[in-house]
Amino acid sequence: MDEIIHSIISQYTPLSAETIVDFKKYSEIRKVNKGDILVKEGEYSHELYYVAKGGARAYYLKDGKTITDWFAFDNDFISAIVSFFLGIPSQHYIEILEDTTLLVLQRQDIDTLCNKHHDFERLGRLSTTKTMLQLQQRIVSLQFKSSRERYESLLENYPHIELRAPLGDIASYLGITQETLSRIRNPNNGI
Amino acid sequence: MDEIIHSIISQYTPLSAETIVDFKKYSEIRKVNKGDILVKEGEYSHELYYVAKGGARAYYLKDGKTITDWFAFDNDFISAIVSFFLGIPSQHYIEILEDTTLLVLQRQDIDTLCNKHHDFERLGRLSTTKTMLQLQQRIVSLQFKSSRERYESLLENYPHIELRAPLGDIASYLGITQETLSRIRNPNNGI
DNA sequence: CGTTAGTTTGAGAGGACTCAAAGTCTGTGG
DNA sequence: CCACAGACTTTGAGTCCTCTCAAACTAACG
Repeated sequence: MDEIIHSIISQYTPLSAETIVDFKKYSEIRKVNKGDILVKEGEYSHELYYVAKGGARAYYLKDGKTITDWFAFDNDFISAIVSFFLGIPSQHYIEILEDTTLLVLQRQDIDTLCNKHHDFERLGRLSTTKTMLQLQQRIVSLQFKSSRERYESLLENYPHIELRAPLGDIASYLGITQETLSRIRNPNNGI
Repeated sequence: MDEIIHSIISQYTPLSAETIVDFKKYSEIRKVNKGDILVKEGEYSHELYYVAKGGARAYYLKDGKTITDWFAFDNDFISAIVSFFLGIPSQHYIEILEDTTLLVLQRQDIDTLCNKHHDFERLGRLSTTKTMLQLQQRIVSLQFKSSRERYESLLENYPHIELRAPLGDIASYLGITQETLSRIRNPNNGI
């Protein structure tokens, strides 16, 4: 657990020894397996997950198809974002893509930690800011880049994602069908 | 200024009297006019704008075309987000859409306020969270909704935006050309 | 009122979609 | 260690939405 918490701190902001003690107190380490579903549509999800090692995705259903909304691999956060922050039932599922070690925090414990420790509140602000900037980049990508450009910038952000997530999941993340992604990937169609 | 600051507080979280005094000290009220450009591509922008009354947009250039990335009307924040948070030159322009009253904060003053006042840091966390959720919704919109659906959900989020921003700006925000938006808007094509 | 910015309309091209089917990989049980 | 079932990926053909390029129309502003 120490190692995981330090990997979080080192990405964002230092925490006092006292805050770290409290942080640990409210943290749970959870090992999960490929294929596990952590959150289902319609559930209330009050948990925030930090993927220490492994991978996960958030997706939702639209017209019977699954649309991937977020990938988290080693050292990324993931949650059913809307349910978590607004306290409403989740539209998202969260699925584990490979055997994974998570650090799990409950929403109300995060609130407690934020109230109690100014430096933890800062950690919250900075991690939220980082996510906000990532989303911003995705919007730029979806707004006016071609499918091929989107796939290429995805590969820059998530090297070797093609080995860690199924093609269909990646395609829906990019806002295209899996057939189109397959054709993009296949160099013969590049001519 | 009091009124504006209270409109911010009431959206997010209460602040102590002491924090409010400090908040005011670092805040600037700025009146700007339709057509003004606050930030240009290539500049470093350390300013965060709160549109108290009026409207603004952020856009960038791609292949010689302007692509709108963000609208802010009454009681919204706007900034050259990447430059502001990462301290790098801006890809964005910020343009004023109608005569507008802004509250302006400098990045380093925000840092000072966040360091000094735990409750201000919370305000930062919560406002960032709100923006993050808005971006999330836009991604869902861009990912797999048709142009018409996207336009309809834009109208829900920004009622009467068609009266406050030019069609071309709205079209690029939606990730479509202005011709396409014009056709969507025109009921004759709905048949 | 003329000039310019903004919007609409038209025609044709192209990228991505849908539906369908074949091919490939992977993991489990015999 | 092989065979088979189910999951995943590729390929094909036809369609449709949105794009591009072009031009006409309308509104706003000095």
